Amino acid sequence: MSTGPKQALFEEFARVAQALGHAHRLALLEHIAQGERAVDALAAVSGLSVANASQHLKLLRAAGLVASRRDGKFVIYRIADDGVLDLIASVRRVAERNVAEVAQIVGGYFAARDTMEPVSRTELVERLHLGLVTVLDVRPQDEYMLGHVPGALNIPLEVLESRLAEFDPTQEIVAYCRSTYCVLSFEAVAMLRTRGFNVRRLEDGFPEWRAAGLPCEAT
Amino acid sequence: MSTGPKQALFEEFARVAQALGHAHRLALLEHIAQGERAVDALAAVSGLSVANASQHLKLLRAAGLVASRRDGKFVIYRIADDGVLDLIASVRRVAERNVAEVAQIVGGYFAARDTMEPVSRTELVERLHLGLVTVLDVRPQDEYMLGHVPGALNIPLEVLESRLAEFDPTQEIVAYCRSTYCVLSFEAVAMLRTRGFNVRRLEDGFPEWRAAGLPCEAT
DNA sequence: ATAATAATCAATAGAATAATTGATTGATAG
DNA sequence: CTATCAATCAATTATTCTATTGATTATTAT
Repeated sequence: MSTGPKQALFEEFARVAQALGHAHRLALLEHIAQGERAVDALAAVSGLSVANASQHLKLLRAAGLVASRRDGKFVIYRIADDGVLDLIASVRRVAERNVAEVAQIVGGYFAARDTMEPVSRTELVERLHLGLVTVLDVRPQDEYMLGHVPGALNIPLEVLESRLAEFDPTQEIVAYCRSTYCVLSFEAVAMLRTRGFNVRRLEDGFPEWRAAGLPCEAT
Repeated sequence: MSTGPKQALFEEFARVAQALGHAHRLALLEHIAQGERAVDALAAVSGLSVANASQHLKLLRAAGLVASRRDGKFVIYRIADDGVLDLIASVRRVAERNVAEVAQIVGGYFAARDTMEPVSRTELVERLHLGLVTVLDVRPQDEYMLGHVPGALNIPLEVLESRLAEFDPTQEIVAYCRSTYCVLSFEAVAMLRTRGFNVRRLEDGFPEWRAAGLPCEAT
C-alpha cells in the first residue's frame, strides 16, 4: 500500500469531507453560519445534548471547518472561513443534480410551497435601492440580531400570523431565512400568499448574502 | 427530533460528503477523472481488491459522484459531472487553508521538489500558441490515450530518465500529471532540473484542464 | 474559598463502515 | 452448452463512529 505524501494528503482531505458527512453537523454548520454562537445555544437550536454537540463541534474544528474562541465561561464557534460555505454549497449542488432522492424531496415539499423563481441577491439589491420591496427576515430574533439584510423587518415565523398589519399591502415582500432549504421562508411565503400578499423568497439565506460581500446590519 | 424535509435533505447531503470521506475513494475518483475506466483497471491502479473497489464504487454511485455503464463484460465508471470536480477542489482548498497537517505535508514534501510557481492554464495556452514550450505528460500511457493536452509528449515517469534525448534543450518544459498533488509531475520536475532542463509544473492536472473547457486530444 | 455554570473529557454500549472471503450473476467466446 | 472472465453480492470480522452518561476542567459570581 502506497503510504506516500499523496496518500497522506488524501487522508486529510477525507477527514474534511467526513466532517461534513453527518446531518447533525450540517445543521450545526448552518446555525453557526448565521453568526458565531456558544455551544449550549447551538446544542439547543439543533436539538442535541450539550456533550454531543461539543463532540461534533470538536470534530468540525479538527477538520478546519469551524474555529472557536473562549469568551468568559462560553466557547464561541464560528465558520473558519468563506471557503467552507463554498464547500457546503458545492455538496448541495452535486446532491441536487445527481441524487434522485434530493430532487424528490425538493420537488415534493419545497416546490409545492413556492412555485415562483426566487429573487436573486442582485435583483434584491436593485429593488432595495428603488424602495420597491419590504425585506422580511423570518429567523428567530437572536439570529437576526447577529446580522441581517439592512432594513429587513424581523418577524419570526411563529408570530408572523399575528403581525400581518406591519406590512404595506401595496409593496412586494421578499422573505429570507437561514439557507436555501431552510423551511422558515418557504412556510412564510406559503402563508403570506394565502393572505393575498405579493411575496417571493430570496435565493439562499443570510450567510450567502454576507459571503457575497453585501452590506450587513447588526442590531 | 425534527424529521422534516430539511432534515431529510441534510441526510442526503451528508451521504454525498461521506462518500468523499475515505482516502481510497478520493484516489478512485482521481483515477476516474483521467477518463472513464473499468472496475478491474481502477482496482489495480488503486491497489485495491476488485471486490473492495466495486463496493467503494457502488457507494460513490449511490452518492451521485460517479456514473457507470456496461460495455460487454466490463462496467465502465465515469465522473458524474464537472460539479464533482468542483466539489473535490473545494474540499482541497478548505483543507489547504485550515488544516495544519496539510500545510505540513505540502511544505515538507511538495514544496521541496518545486519551489517555483506552477504555470497557470491560461499561461500555458499562450505559450503553446507561441510555440515556446514542450508539454510533458508523465502519466502512464493508458491514461494519456484517454485524453491529453494537445501536442503533449507522453513519457511516463518510469522511463523518463532514458528518454531525455527527446527534449529540445533550448525550450522550456511544462510537466503535468493527474492532479495538483499527483507526485508524478513533482518527481519529473525534480529530476529534469538536476539534468539542467528549464522545467515547471502545470497547476492542477489533466482533469482540470478538460473541465476548464480547453481543447483535448485523444490518441 | 465555595458555588454555579459552560464546556470538555472519559468510558461505554450500540450502530455503521471497511476489508476479506467465497458464492453468484451477466456477458462473451469457443 | 460450457467455460471463462468481469463484476457484484452476501456473510463475516474488525474497526470506527455516534450518543449517552457521569466526572472533570475552566471561568465567573458570591
